Amino acid sequence: MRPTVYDIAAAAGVSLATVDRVLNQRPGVRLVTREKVEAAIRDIGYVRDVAAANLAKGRVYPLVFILPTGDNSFMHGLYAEVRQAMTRSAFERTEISIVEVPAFDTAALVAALDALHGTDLAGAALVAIDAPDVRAAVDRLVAARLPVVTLVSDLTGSTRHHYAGVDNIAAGRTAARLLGRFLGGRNGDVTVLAGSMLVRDHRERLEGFASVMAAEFPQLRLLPVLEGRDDPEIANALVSEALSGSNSIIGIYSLGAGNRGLIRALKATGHGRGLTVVVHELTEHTRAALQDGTIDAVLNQDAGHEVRSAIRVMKATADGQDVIAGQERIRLDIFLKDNLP
Amino acid sequence: MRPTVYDIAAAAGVSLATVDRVLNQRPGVRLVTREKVEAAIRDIGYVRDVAAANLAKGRVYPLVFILPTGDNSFMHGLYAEVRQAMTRSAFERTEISIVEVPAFDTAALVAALDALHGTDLAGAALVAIDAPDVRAAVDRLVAARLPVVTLVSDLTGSTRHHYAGVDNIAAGRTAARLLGRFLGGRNGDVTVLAGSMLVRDHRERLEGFASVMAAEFPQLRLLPVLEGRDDPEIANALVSEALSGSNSIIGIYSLGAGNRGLIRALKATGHGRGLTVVVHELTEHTRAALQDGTIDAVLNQDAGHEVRSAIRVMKATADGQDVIAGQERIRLDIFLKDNLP
DNA sequence: AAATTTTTGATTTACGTACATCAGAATTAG
DNA sequence: CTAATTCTGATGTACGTAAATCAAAAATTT
Repeated sequence: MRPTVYDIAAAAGVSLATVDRVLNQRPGVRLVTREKVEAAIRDIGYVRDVAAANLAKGRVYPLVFILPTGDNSFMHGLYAEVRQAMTRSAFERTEISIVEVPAFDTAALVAALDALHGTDLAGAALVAIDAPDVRAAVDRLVAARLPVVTLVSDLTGSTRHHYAGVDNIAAGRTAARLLGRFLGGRNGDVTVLAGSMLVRDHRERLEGFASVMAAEFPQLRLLPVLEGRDDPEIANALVSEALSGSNSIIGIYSLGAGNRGLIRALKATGHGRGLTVVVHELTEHTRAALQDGTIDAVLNQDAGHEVRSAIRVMKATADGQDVIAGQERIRLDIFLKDNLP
Repeated sequence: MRPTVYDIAAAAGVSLATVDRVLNQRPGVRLVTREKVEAAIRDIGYVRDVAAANLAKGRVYPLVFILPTGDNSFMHGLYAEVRQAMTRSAFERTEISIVEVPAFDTAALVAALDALHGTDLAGAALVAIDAPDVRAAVDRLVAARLPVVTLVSDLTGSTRHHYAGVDNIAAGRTAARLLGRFLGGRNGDVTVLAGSMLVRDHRERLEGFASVMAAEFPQLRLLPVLEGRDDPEIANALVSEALSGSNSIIGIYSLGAGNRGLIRALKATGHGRGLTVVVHELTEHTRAALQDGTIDAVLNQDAGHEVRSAIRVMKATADGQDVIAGQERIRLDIFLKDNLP
């Protein structure tokens, strides 16, 4: 049988009330007594029954997700996963709410973060924009003892407790190697389609991509980055223009969202040119394009894992517990047409 | 506030005892009364508080993992992950034990499975050998109402409740495409190193690999499979012999374990030949070889995820609950030197 | 040594569910 | 219509922890 608080009391030769005071860090215990109890806890190997404790406390975890609006499939997927998590609230003792802010809007994000002060939250998750104001707002929340998790896009240099997303530099490097190896030594140009250089994840992907390209595939020339603002229409226009303007493009790396537009452009203009294409985010559109050979590889982060991980981390942080590190590492999925889920 | 059993009783106009009889499927309730209670449960949206229920029941989950012995890093990793899970037993109300059986030994596995009858288990997980006897033994356990999960290697056609492992046909297909594309149109021979054609996962990987090779890379010729029994020494000998006997080998796919031996052979014999190599299972050896360029890609299944998933599924099955499907899908990890964890 | 403060003990209630018991009500069989 | 049977209600205890109260003991101050 697992030891209980009663066993601690017996082992330490004190009363239950004293054990409780030590366990829950309540005042009114002499140092020597506290140490006696702590020794007993270690000796008998007591671990608090979290389920019973939560039951007694009537604990619930009010959590908030701050998400950008946006007409791309990845964000739709992210919303869907958060809503999925809401349906599990009853089981998980969570109370999840979503706050929407306009995409790429630093001021709105800061305002949303500041509005959280004073509410009785157990944690906040946000898709960060990499700006000093946002960093300051996050730091204020952390200072106010609120567990904060960044989602998808990180905010390094801030005091956020955790980042639930992939290593984007590694993602960019991986894309470069896939593209470089798939092109098998051919000479030519490679073009990169990004969303916005404002968000850290896109900047990091580009950085990783460019560095491996330069170091290992010198026969490939990197063209200036196209910024499509994660918008299918803009992406379509930019890629169409680039492809009709040059015959030397042999590879494309799309590191943001809005791939619907890219795919449309590829089918219209890129047909039969033997382009090798690597994109991010598995959606119904990229999946179809992978299957029909329009694109060659999809790098993906599993939004469901990210959301569930963020929730686990916020709850654990709120309780001062630690998490299974390996379980919370968000992996970069690489999909070829053969291993689609 | 969440509705409780008291709320059901009030809403249905019956006593707590009757609600309890309905909820726990105890006898002694008229059909009309039962339906009244069930309607009330639906109406007020009651969901049982599993934590409280488990507390009241004093529920623990005795689980057993049946694992093959074997001197390869993957199995070592699997053992380590199960032992890791044991350290979390106190939190997760599990009581995990490990049963070791000799690798590739059908009779021993069947004996181990049969020995589980009569014990009070909440679930069993096994690395299956694909044989009729094993299938029958698993079916007997399932018939005896024991949740059974296959781990790493599946047992299709059996009544096992769940498979915690990757899609090995897809893994083989993916390996073929990586190898084929990385070889960039070159002509030559490709050799396959397997563990044993007795285990289903190896057979399936080969099947997937061969089919994509034949369909999409006709310029590559598949040599007869080398069976290394997942043993580093045997693998080393086989690969060394193959490489010294032929100059036309340009690609190698190692779909089993024992890659230490393969890597040794590559460094000794394959040096400077420009071989492209894809292997399975990320271990310290394959990681180092990936980093120094001896091999080009590693396909991996995360043993930690598999073990944790198996535990979640066994617990849920024991309670008659359902699981989050997306969370239990074990993904095929593809590692290049750029995205190593 | 008395008065005061701090520390500790004993006890109770609560969380939401499970499970057992026994008495009383309703239903069915004879 | 009575007896036997089947349902239902009322009640209490338990699980392991949290949290509160009040009394008693110990330590500290005056």
